[in-house]
Amino acid sequence: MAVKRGHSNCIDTVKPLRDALDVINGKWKLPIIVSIGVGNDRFSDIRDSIPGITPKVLAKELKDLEEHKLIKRTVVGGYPVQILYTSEAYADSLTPVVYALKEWGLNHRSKIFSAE
Amino acid sequence: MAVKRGHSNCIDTVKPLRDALDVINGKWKLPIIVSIGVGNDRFSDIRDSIPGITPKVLAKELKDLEEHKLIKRTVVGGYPVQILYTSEAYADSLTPVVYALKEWGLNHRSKIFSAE
DNA sequence: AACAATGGTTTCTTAAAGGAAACTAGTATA
DNA sequence: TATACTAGTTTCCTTTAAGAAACCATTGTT
Repeated sequence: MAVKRGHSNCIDTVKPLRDALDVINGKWKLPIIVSIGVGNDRFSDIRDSIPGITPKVLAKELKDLEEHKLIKRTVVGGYPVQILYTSEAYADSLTPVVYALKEWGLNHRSKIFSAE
Repeated sequence: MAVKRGHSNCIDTVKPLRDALDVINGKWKLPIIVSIGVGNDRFSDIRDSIPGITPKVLAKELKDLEEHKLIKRTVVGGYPVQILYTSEAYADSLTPVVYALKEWGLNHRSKIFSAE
């Protein structure tokens, strides 16, 4: 009888990975965090800084991010009423994630272009 | 007239971010890469190492990852026929991404538990 | 009165992701 | 002949993501 090999345990990495993905998964969340991080604080500026995003999607993602305490929504009176979105300090903790993904994306794109 | 503020440009970060997300986005891809990376090379071992994944989803994700040259599928004859999944060297380039997400996930979980 | 600007919402539609359960082909062993 | 094993596939269904287009309230300006 063949030796029964159990599967290697990777649960200690997979679990936190899943915890992170549950929060920042999706096409738009990190781009929005970056946009706000570089200083876009109004709805229309964020919208215009991210190619392809629609107001519906942006509104929904902003709510999600606010719930996760990554951004803050502030109402400023006046004309027209302004809403300011700003990064919470907690969002800074995502910097290593953003940086790693950005570097990988740059490398991936150059790899694809040289191969095809 | 109020000064018209243009939105800050974050396209240089958002674009590569999107390139990366297009490849590794989703609930399962990074967990699968990690599982294969630690040595699980058979379908059932990978399946058993990732809680909650179904064979249908695993089969589909493995195909995606193979297309992106992140893993390799090798058929080994014999009884029963074995298929071996192994990491391509390219998958190693995801290590910083995985590490950053894992650390963030660990921190996020402890933050949630201490706050609620 | 009409229009513009901001920060969204509403409706409708399609596509993709995810999941449960059952099933399959080929082969070896009892 | 019946059963087990590996590596999936098949069917059916629900949920979530995404997108296009139009619309809305408030208020100041012309």
